[in-house]
Amino acid sequence: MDTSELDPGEHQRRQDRPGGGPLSEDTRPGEDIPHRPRDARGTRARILHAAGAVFAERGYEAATVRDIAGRAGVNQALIFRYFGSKKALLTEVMAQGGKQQLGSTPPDRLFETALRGVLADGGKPGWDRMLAVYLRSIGSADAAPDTVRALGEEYAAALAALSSADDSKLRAQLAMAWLLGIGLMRVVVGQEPLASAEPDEICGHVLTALDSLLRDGEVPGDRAGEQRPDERP
Amino acid sequence: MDTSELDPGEHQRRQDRPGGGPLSEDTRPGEDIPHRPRDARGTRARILHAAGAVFAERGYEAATVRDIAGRAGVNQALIFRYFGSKKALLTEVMAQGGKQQLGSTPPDRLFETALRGVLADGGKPGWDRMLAVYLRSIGSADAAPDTVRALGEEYAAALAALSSADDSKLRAQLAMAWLLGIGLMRVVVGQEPLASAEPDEICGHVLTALDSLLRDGEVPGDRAGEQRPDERP
DNA sequence: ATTATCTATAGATCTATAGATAATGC
DNA sequence: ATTATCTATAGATCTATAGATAATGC
Repeated sequence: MDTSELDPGEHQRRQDRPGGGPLSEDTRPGEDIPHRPRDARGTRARILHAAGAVFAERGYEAATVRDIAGRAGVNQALIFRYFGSKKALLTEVMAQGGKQQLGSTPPDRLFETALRGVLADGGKPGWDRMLAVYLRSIGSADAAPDTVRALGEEYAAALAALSSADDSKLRAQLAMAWLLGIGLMRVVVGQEPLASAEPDEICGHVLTALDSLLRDGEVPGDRAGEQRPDERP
Repeated sequence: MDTSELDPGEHQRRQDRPGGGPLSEDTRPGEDIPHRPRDARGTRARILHAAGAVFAERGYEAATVRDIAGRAGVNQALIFRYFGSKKALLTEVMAQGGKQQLGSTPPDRLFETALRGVLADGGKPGWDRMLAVYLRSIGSADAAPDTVRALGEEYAAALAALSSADDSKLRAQLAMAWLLGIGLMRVVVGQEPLASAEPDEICGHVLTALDSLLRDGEVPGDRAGEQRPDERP
C-alpha cells in the first residue's frame, strides 16, 4: 500500500519489451520512456505516461488497466502495486498534467495559452492531454471529482483577478466553460469545420468576443430579464 | 428483433409497480408514465423515460440496464425485447429529446432558447435532459456517435444562417461550443459560482459577448497570427 | 392463441489480490 | 536478501438470450 516515493526520471532511450501480456492492435508499448528491466522508477513513469494516453483516448470507464499495462509494456498487476487502484492512477495523471501550466504562466496570458493548448494537437502530454482525459472521463460521476474541480477553481481564480467586476469569478468561469466546450467539440466530437479550423482563427474570434467580458468592470447590458441579440444598433 | 412500431401514449395516472426486481435506493419507478400491466406501449414509454433519467444521471457506461429497468419498474429483459440493445436505447433517447426543440424554434431565437434550456434545472425531459445525457455520455467513444453529431450539425446550420460571414458555420459552432461548455460546468461539474448563478445574468454576459460573432459579417480583428487581449484602446 | 412479462443463466468482461518467480545488491 | 515482476484466480459485475409463465382477446 505504501510505495516509497518514486519520481519519474529522464525520458530518453527506447528498448523492446521483454516478457509480456497480450497486446491489442493499437498498443505500442513504451513510446517515450525507456524500459530498463527492474527499474521501479521508470516502470512507474511508463505506467503514468501510458495511463495519460489511454484515459485520453477512451475515457476513464472504458479504459482498462490491462490496456494501460499493455501500452506501458508492463504487467497488469504492477499498476496496483504502484498506484493502489485505477482511480488513484487517474488522480495522479490529472494532478501531474494540470499543475504544470498553471504555475509557469502569467495570469494575463493564461487564457490564451490554455486555449492554444486545447487547440493544439491533443497528442503530447501536459495540459492538452489532461484536458482530453478530463473531457472523456467527466461523465463518470465520481471518477475525477476533487482533483479536477480544484484545478478548475485555481484557473478560474487566476483569471478572475484580471477583471474588476464584482462578478469577476463568474465571468472567468464562463470563459473557462467556453474553453472546455471548444475542446469538447474538437477533441471529442470532432465536428467540422471547427475540428480542423486554424487555431489562429478560433483564437481571434474567441479572444475578441471575450475581451470585454474578462477586462471591463461595467456589464455592457445588465438589465437582467430580457436580454436578446435581436436589437440592432 | 422486430417490435411492431410502438408510440408512447398519454402520460397521466400513477400506480404501484407489481412484481419486481431489486431496486437501488434512489430508484423510484414510474414517475410520470402510468404502469398498466401488460401495456406494451406504456412499458416502452416507461423504459424510454427512465433511460433518459438514468443516462443523464450516471452517463452511458455507468448506467446499467438493471438500473433503468428498476426505475421503470419493469423487468430487465424487456429492455432487450423492446430496444434490442443498450446502445440502441441510448440512440432512441437522444433522437427523441433532440429533434423536439429544433423544429419548433425560429432560428434567431434558437441560441437563447437552447442556452436557457441548458441553464434551467436539468430535471425535466426534453432538450435539457438530453444535453445532460450527451455531456455525461460523450466520453464513451462510440456510444452516441452519429445521432449526436448529426443533431449538433443541424443546430449549427440553423445558427449559421444568421450570419453573413464566410466562416459563419465556424462561428455558429463556436457558439454551440460555449453552450456545451456552460452546460458541462453547471450540470456535470457543478462549479460555483457558475452552477448557482442566475440564468438571466449568464444569458446577459454570453449574448452580449456573442452578439458580434453571430451577426456581423466583418471580423473585428482578423489578421490571423498574433491575436491577444493585451491591447487596450 | 397470442403476447407481455419473468426466471435463470450463459458468456464475457474487469478490478484487485495472493503468492510464486526471478533478477539484482550484498 | 531484497524487491521488481509475473501467474493465476477470486469475486463481482454487466449485457444479452433462451425459454418458462401468465395475463389478455377470441
